[in-house]
Amino acid sequence: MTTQIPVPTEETFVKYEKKFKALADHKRLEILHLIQQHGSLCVCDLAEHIDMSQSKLSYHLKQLLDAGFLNVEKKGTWNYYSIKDEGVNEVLSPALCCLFRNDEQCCE
Amino acid sequence: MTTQIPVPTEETFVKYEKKFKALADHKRLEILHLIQQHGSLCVCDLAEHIDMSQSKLSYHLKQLLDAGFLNVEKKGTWNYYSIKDEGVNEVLSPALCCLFRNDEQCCE
DNA sequence: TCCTTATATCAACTTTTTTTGATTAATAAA
DNA sequence: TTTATTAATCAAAAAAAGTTGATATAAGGA
Repeated sequence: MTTQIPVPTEETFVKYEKKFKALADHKRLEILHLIQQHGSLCVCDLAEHIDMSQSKLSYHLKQLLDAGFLNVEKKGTWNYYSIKDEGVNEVLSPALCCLFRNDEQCCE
Repeated sequence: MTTQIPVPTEETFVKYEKKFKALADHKRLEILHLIQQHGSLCVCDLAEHIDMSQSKLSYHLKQLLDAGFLNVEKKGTWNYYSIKDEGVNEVLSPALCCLFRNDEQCCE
């Protein structure tokens, strides 16, 4: 009944530490959720939805981006952020899907 | 296709912030995994598996306990910690199941 | 070109988290 | 009892993360 799972290395734990750190902030969770709700948002659009300075927003977006939860696409002067579904799916429970990801297996 | 999901409140995000904070440390992830592997461990047993002082271990166990990822049971002088499956399941993806939780839907 | 807008980044500062070593309390065993 | 063991907690120090305001860069429009 027990199956042989490869023993996780410290590297594995460090990888997930980084991802969980990025999620470990209620403002960042709100940012993720806002982006999920709108599909795609630039920093200035986000700033209108959440009371936060531009540099602060950039800082938090970077955390989420570096942890693999966001995509970014440049269009002229704007940077549009969207949810990176694979990144979210890799880590979060189905129960959290509706808050932070877009794919069909959510929210039927 | 889109369903009406209750708009999450700040409270929701704060709740998950706390949980993700507890997971946002590679040593704590290792502790969770060790406990999952052994079913149940007291602080002194854990100290033999992981190179960490007693007070440090107690500190990290408290983070995981307070976030709802562990159960604790006193037996004499010993405190035995085990995985609280519901807590883990609420948050983590099936893909992470094998590392940190025990129930059957994992690992086969 | 010059000005404006969007956004990233930087350095200084503040806040939060973690570590350390000591102390305490509770149990058990000699 | 006295002594040893287990483990939580505390205060001080150290380290890490977040905030602030300023600056820099790049694109677009006048």
